[in-house]
Amino acid sequence: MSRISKIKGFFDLFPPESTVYVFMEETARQMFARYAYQEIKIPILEQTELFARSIGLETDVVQKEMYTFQDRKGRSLTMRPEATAGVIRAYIDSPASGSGNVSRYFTAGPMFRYERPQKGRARQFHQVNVEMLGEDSAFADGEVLSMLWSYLQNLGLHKLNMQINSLGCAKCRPKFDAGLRKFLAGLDQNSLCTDCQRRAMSNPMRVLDCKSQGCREVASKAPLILDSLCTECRVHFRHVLEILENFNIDYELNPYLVRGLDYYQRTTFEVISADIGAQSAVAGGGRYDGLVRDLGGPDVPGIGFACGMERLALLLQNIQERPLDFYLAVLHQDAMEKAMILTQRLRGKGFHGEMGFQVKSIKSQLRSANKKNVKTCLLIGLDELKGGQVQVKDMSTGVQRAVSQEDVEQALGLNLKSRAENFVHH
RNA sequence: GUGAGUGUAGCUCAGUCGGCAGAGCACCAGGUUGUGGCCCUGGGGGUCGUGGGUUCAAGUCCCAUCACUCACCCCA
Repeated sequence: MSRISKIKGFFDLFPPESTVYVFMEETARQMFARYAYQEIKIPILEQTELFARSIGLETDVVQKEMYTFQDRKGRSLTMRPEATAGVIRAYIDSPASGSGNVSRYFTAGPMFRYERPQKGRARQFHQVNVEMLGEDSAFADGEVLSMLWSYLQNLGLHKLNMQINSLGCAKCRPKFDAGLRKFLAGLDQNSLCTDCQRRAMSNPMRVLDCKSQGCREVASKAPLILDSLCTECRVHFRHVLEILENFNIDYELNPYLVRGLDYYQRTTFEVISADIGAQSAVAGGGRYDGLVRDLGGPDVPGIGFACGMERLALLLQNIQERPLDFYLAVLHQDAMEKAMILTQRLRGKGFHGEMGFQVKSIKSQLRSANKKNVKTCLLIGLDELKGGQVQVKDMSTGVQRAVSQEDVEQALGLNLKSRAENFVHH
């Protein structure tokens, strides 16, 4: 039979890669819980209009990168290209949005964008996403940014660069846009790339972010949004930077940082790695104070970020599962039943391990136990079956001794550190 | 959407002028009775991406096609 291939830009994850993803998610859960963020699960499929209205009709994401299709009743649906819009939609639907309290959420899962795959970019990719709703003070920005930074530090990533900018608000941003349009219109249009000749009218701030040489020179002479902030935005931004300094977060002010989603205003930021190729942003986010209102909810401010798991994974190549506590080698068919009972008992006590289902030579079984990097190998054959014992072999020292079957837990415990519990049960 | 590059064993890759399909790693089995790692010996494994063409002969040359990779763009 012919095989069915996976579709372009979609990937299966097996160990050790999948282990890295579990590590990233578990670290996020532990970290974010300390900041009182609660995990939520939301749909992958939403009405197309949700993304069109929040991300912006003029953005590349909406114009050419969405998986959009009609369902059986002709409604236009879209596989989420990012998480924030869906979280806000869910928040508006929930009682929390009417409470007047601060809400802190995180969510993790797959996103979908129809792009050409390359290093650090896939059509299905995974994000860990954080949103704080209901607070517009700089302390909120400070909390979100320091939590992001702490998370990345906890993953063991210390060579990252945080870039930050302010895009102004509904009050000061339009004035700046108008001024920038004027500046760009006054230029020799040939000094801009063809894309930017168009952007100069449709979305002038994007010109500042363009990577082509000519546009960079233009951008270096263009007016800066940071010089046009209104008093409130200026005070807010200054306060955010102050908090980052107090927390020793080594940020870099980047007045050309413009993000690709229209809902951002005031604080925006990106975390960059120099070690993962052209797609260098491992995390990005910002404040979106008008978004909840624009999606039909109350006028509640918000700020959040997304971490790209595929890109973080490029930096986390040395994460491995904890080795098994034991491997039980069965040396005679008659010992198989006893071995199964023993294995089940050990698992019930919290030990991680497996037994061999085939009776093979000791050499072969020890070889495979060795390859699995287990701490302890248990052996049971005819002699042990008759004597009610099991051989316990420490694989690092090679020391082996016979132990009564009742005492195996204790014998294992001598060689093991206790397993960390992942959850607390009440 | 645009451009460049690469497709040979499970993985990483050699393969000369067109002349028998290869190596390392991995896997499996042995190296004295029931003892792993190091070492030694042996073994299993291939639609040379696919389809055409040129040729006595194609992994190698030509055309097409598919897949993958990187980059542009955009973004996490």
